[in-house]
Amino acid sequence: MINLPRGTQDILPGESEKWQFIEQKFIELCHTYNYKEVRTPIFEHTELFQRGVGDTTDIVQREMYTFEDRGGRSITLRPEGTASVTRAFVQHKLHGSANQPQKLFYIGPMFRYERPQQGRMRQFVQFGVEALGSSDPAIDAEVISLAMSFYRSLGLKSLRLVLNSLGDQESRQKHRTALINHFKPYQAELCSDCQLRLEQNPLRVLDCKKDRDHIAMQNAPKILDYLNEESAQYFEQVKQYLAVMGVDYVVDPNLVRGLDYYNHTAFEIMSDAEGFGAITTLTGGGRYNGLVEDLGGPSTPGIGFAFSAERLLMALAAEGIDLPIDQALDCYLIAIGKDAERKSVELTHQLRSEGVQADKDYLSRKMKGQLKAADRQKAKFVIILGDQELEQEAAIIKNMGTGAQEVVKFDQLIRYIKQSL
RNA sequence: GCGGUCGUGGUGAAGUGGUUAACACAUCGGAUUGUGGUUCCGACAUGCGUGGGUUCGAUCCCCAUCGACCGCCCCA
Repeated sequence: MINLPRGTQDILPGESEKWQFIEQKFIELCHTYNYKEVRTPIFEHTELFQRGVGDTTDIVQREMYTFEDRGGRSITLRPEGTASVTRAFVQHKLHGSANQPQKLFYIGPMFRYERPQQGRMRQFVQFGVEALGSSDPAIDAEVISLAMSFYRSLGLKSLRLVLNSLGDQESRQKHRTALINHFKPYQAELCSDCQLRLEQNPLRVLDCKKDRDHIAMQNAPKILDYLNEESAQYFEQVKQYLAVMGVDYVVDPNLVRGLDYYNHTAFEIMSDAEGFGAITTLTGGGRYNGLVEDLGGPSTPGIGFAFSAERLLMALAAEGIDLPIDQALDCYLIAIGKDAERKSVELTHQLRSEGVQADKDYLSRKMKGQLKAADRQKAKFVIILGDQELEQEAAIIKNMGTGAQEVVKFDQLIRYIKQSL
């Protein structure tokens, strides 16, 4: 037997309806906010992620599915969506479109080579939003509120929106220098990861779990203290707009996003639900004003977020929320005998042509077995055909909820069913 | 990349170095010659993740491998 590859999953009937539901909900909400769907390839040139996501990130250093295709090109299965969307934005010159900012969303699988565990798959589905072309803090707030609205609309309660600002280039640079100066004397005492981080991406030292209690952490330079006037004001306005919309948040000066391209607004949405396991982050997002330019486009601001469908479904389960999924079948046709079988094929087809959901037996079961099958399918109505009924040009229609049944002529049957549903 | 627990039928599971691998649910058949969700009876693993090894003999012991779950790192 061949099983599926590690870290992947099959989504079978019973579960797939939930996926359809959340996808549909997300598409509807994006429509309400006037975001349009963009579909990009599942694989890209490796260089896109090296430049877009950043060479120092874990994603690029150890998690990418990279291979050489038959033409000798280095190809990578996309580990996230922002780089691809931005690439498409630049390639198709969407910065020249009359519609600005470009408000885009996507749904699709992402790939990261990691040890699978709860809430972490090698192939997982991300829903994401990107708004390119505006540096109005109101759009930061809009993007954040879209994510929160989505979760709220599904009934999630145990949510925590965590907010921070990483500042602009100048602020980040000053903070970076301060961090290096601050930690340098302690470098030997820090964990091996942090020793490396100090060289490559000192911001992430703040995020370290191992060195959390080190004395140097207590009075480490906070990015919020290094924001220049403009960055500080920007952050203030984002917070004000969130307040205007009634979106609650907490500021966490140690919130650092893992990818290199972030600046200014950074946020995460976490779940506080019991039994959610070690993973608490549902959504990560932020502003990336330099990315479009890094990828060869004109200087263009951008902000976005992404969340995984798997973690969303986990959060729903953790809060005991059942999605409203209709499993019932409209009608099931039962035939006894060859002639009735032929008639049931015809009637099933007619019902379907009229848009009535219909199914029938294909295992030559006896009446009892066919009724059981109808019952298992949660059929609302059963249409029974036998020799007696054929003689009368009629069928028995049985309401499976009440058990009541009556004989209906063939030429009235479809109308009868449609009225009863 | 590191650590821990585990792997028996469609499902949940019991079990032992030695002839027929419990039990329950589900499924199928029958009691009920044309009526479901109840009841009763019957059927249902040449097989115990995979590959080696030890042994007269292994599902049970050993090794390897694959996989699952959980945690770390990191992240969605």
